[in-house]
Amino acid sequence: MATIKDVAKLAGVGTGTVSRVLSGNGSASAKTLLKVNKAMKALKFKPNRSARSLKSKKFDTIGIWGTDTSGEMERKTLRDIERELKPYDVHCIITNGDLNSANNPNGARESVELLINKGCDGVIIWGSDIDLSALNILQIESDFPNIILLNNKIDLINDKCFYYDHYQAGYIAGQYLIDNGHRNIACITGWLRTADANQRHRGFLDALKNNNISIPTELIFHGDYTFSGGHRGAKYLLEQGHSFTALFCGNDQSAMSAIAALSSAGHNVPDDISVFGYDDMNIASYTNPPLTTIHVPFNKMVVTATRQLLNLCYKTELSIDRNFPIQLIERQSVKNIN
Amino acid sequence: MATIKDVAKLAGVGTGTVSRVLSGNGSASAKTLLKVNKAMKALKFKPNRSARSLKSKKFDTIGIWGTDTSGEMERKTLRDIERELKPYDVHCIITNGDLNSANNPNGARESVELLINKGCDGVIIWGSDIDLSALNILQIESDFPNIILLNNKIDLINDKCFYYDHYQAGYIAGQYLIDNGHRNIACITGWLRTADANQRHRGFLDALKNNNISIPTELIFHGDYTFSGGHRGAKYLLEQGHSFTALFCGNDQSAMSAIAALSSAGHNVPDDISVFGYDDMNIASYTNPPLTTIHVPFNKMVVTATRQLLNLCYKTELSIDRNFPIQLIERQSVKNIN
DNA sequence: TTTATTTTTGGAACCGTTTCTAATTATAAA
DNA sequence: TTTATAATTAGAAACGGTTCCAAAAATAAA
Repeated sequence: MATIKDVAKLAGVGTGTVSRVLSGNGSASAKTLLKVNKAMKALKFKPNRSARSLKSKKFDTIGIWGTDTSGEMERKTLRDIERELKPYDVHCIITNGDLNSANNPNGARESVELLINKGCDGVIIWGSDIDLSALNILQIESDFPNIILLNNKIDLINDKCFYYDHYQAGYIAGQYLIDNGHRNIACITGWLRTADANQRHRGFLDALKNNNISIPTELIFHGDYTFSGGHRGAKYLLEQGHSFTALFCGNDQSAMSAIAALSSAGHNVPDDISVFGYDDMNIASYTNPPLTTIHVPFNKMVVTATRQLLNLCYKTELSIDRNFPIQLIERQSVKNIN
Repeated sequence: MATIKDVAKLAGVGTGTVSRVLSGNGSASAKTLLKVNKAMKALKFKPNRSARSLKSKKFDTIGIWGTDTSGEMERKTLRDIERELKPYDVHCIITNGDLNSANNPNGARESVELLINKGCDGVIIWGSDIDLSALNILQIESDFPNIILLNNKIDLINDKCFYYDHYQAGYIAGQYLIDNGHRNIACITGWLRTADANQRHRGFLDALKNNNISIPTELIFHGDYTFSGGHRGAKYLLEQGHSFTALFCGNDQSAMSAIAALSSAGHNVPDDISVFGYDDMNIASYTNPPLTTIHVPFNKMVVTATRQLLNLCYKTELSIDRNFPIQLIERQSVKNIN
């Protein structure tokens, strides 16, 4: 690997000159520019990033820490983040939350600190199911301010938090089912200890309450947003001996597997039971039947959050639009029984 | 941020001593050990990774480059890679293929080179739909040998390639449909220019041929392994005026969306038309009906490949088992019509 | 032409580690 | 106690860049 000294020697100039040509900071005569560029090409010179980072104290890399149950952490999202980073020649290092779960309450903190320690210029902390007290984000943030929270919220650093209104979304879903004539409604929740699952559940419940519709506790299944959770949940609900005509699921994955479970138990969706999802993931258009769900501006949120982080880390001034509207998507999994 | 000099000063020792304590290489008296550790703790010392990399020429990071259409690049896989890396304190930097597609044939190469240039100790090149000629892997490999190909194969560097037998898998799928009485069979392929899609397609075709079953070209839909591709494909096939009792899809995503399309066109799966998938992704258990598919040892392959890369990069001697057996998973989407 | 000003340049110093060498100290052997 | 050997240690040099500064070269003004 050629170094800057090799280039300088070949071009017959000093290392400082090569560096200046490389970065474009400072002046260089046309003649030297030519010489240096020629030498760089001849030697296939690529500046060593570690050396550069050591001096500049910039790593051109951000870290992403995501929890395991945030099912949305898919390729698409990572790609969206990367797309925002690309123009600034920034990469991302990822870590996953599941490596440090229940048996290691400090796992989250260690992971985030590792990312910081590794030299990341900024860190995205992703997921609502974080033990915030163990993470102690405020303390991390006071030492290392380039932090973004995705799908979570801490009042003192609200400008670094990006989330949308799960309560409203849950409410809309509940109201929609009612508007379509449903009175006996079941639901499958996520982990209610997490903020987002809890909020959308409360929104849903409040919609029922405001319409004077009650829901027996047997028809509330506490799930976990996984495929298998939804499947188990649907089977459980069927066994409770309360009939219901609609089922609200906290995310599309549980909705999809609930449909599979209902169908295999002989219940047609939506003729016998309507199913309502949440998230509007890719799969939602292709379930059988296609899912009626809540479209959540997840990607817009992610992109905006990434821009905010860029602003924080590299003093860019990208515009931040914090309006993340929720949208109801009507497909075929909910039947109007009025 | 405290540096090693600060620690040395506080502990009253030389920087070399601190470094030795830190790494465990070289000796240190019990007394110094204590002094140094105390100072490190007091100053919350964390060694600067860039400085360390600069000297050691190790980055403790590997790069992953994946193409956009390799639908398998999901969180789970990244997590599996990470889990293998964790014990060695290695992280991964990811880049996505779609940022450099058709309109930039050198995009793949640039991405991989960027990863190398960034200082990654090794790189995983993921996906079968790579323009290998544009990438010119052999040349990259000659300069930078720490490379692994996932789901692809180049004879000259076979030990760095990890893949499984798509041909055999396709054959098994075709044979299974025949064994279940199907004679009029349609299929939805992936991009046939990619090695894996092509192989599984050929295996499937050969199974038919060896059973003297012909398939009209109208019943071969050239898809792309996406949800929407499967959906389009199923609709297209229905319009061709050839009836068929079974449909082989090149992956689970197209199978799932094909089921949705068939169902919404009034065809019951599997009573009217059987559907066979490929990959055995999570969703395969929860489609409606659950998918009969080929279980592919994807995660084992990924883990093994990661270990091989570790061996390459860090002179570990992890065992490599290149046996990646394919498995037929019977669920409810294929009906025996004998 | 001379002088003042601006542009360009080489090279030293520095970033924070690791590693090597030579010196010092501790320990064992005589 | 003295000497030989081993263990421990401080600090310099190196890794490959960037940035600063003073000197040299080019240009403009007088």
